[in-house]
Amino acid sequence: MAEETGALPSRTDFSAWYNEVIRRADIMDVRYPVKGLYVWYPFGFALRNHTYTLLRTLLNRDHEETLFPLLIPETEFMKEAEHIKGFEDEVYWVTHGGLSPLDVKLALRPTSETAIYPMYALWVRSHADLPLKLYQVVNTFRYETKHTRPLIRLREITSFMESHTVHTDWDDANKQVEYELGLASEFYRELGVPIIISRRPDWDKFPGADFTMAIDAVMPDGRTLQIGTVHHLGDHFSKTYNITYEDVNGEQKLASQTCFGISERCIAAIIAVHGDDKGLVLPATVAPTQVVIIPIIVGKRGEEIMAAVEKLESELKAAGLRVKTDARDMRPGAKYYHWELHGVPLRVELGPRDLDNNQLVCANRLGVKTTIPRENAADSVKRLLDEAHDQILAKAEDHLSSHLKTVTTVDECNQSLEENIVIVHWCGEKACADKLEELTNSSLLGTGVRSKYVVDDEGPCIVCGKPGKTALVGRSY
RNA sequence: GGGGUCGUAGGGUAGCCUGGACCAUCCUAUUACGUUCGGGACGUAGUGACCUGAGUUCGAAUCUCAGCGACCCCA
Repeated sequence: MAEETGALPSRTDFSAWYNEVIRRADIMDVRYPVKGLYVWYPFGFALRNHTYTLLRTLLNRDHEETLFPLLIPETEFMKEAEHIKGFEDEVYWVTHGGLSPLDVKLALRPTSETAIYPMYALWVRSHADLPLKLYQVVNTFRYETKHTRPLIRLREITSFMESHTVHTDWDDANKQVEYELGLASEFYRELGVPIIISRRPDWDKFPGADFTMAIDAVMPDGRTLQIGTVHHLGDHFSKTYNITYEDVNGEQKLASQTCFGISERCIAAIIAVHGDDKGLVLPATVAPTQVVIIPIIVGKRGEEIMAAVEKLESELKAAGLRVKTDARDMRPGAKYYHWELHGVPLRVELGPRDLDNNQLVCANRLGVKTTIPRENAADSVKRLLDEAHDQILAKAEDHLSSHLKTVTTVDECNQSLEENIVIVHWCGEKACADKLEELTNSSLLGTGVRSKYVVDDEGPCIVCGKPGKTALVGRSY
C-alpha cells in the first residue's frame, strides 16, 4: 500500500486515471492472480462498509435482511427457461466434491432468484404472509468474457445487494417497484451521485422479468454506468416455483414479485463521478475519515500543539464525527496530498498561529479554505461538511446536465455520443433501435426517462420519422 | 467474437532487436539515525526485481513454444 508522489494521469484519460486512483487511494488491489477477481484494501473496504451501512439503513425501514446459500442445484436453476437463457453462458459450476463427481451439479449463484424462490414457495401460505420483503448482501459469480475492471465488471461481484419481494398482485408489486426506485434515488442523493432512471427496452430486460427499470450514472467521459436495477417479475417465477397463497376467499392465487439490485458499482460511481486530478473526492456520508487534523509542528512548540490537537480530536469525536489525526513525521504538504488522494472531505490544520489566534484553518476537498473560531469547533466543522456535500453534488449535477444532448438526426446523435448521453425520440420499433445502435455504435438505454433534465414528450422517431417518445441513447461501461 | 501491444524490486521504467563484461539502469517507495515541518524536505547508511513451464544453447532478462496475467483498438 505504498504511496507514490507525482501527479495522477489526467481524469480526461478515464481508464488510466481510474486504474491509478483505485490502487493509489487504497481501494482495491488488482494483482490477485485470477482474472476478474480483486482484493479490497482495508480503506476501500471501509468505504464499502459505510456505503452499505447507509443502504441497509434505508432498506431496513421495511425490508428484513436474510442470507441464502451460495450454491444452487442445477435442478432448481434450470426451471425458468428465460432466466437460464440469460445466464447460461456465464455460470460457474461446481462439479465435484473432492474427487467424486456430483450427482447434481451446483451453480455458483450469478443472482439468487433460483435459490430464494423455492424457499419462498414454502414460506408463503396466505395473503397474511404478504407482502414479503427480504434482501441480502452477498457475493455472486459471473464468468465474464469481456474486459474485466475493478468494481465495474467482475467475475466475483463481492457486494451484491439483492432485494426480493412477493406481493398479492401485479399492482401491489408495481407499487413496490416505485418504492424501490425512490429508495435508490435517496441512496444516490446521499452519495451525491446524480442518476437517470429509465425503462430498459424489452430485449434488454432482466431474463424472466415483465420489465426492468434501470438506474444509470454518467462517467467523466460521458459514458453511462448502470448502477442499479428494479425488476417487475410479474408471475413468471411464481408460476415456475409455485409461489401461491390463499386469498381472503380461500382461493389459491399466484403471487407477483419484484427484485432490486445494487452492486459495488455504486462505489465505482462515487469514485468516478466525484474524483478529480488529485484523487478521490468522497461524500462525508460515507467517507471512512470525514475530518483529518494536521498538526503543524514548528520549532519548540510541538508538545503544546499536539496537546491542543488531541483535545480537538476528542471534541470532534464526541460530536459523532469520524476524525483522524495525522501525526506522522512528514511535511504538512505531503500529508495534504495524501489525504486529498484519499478523498477526505475536510482537513483541519492546527499550528502555532492558530493556537495564538484561537482559531482553526479548514480546507474542504474542493479547495475551499475557511478559518473558524476554536470555540464550538464541532458545530462549525459539521456546517462545513454539509456545505462540502452541497458543493460536490452541485458539481456532479452540472456534469450530468452538461453531458445530456437532445438531437433529431442520426448524424447529430453519432457526433454527440462522443462524450454525451443523447436524448432522441423513438417510435418503439426494435428495427429502428437496431439500426440506430448499429449506425452510432451505442445502446438504446431506455424510455420513460425520469430526470429533471429530460422532458419526456413526443416527437418524430429519429430513424423512421413516425410518432415516437423520448428515449435515451448512450455508450455504456 | 476479431486484431494488436506487453509482462524486469511495492509502483513506474532502461536493457531485449544483435545471447556473454548485468552480482541488471534511473525515478519512486521502503528501513535506521540525525536535522527538519503553514503545500510533495535533506543528509548518511541500508533493503528490494528479470511472470510460470518446457525448449534452443557452452551460456537466456534477451531467442522459440505453451500457459497465466495486463492493457489498447475494432465488432
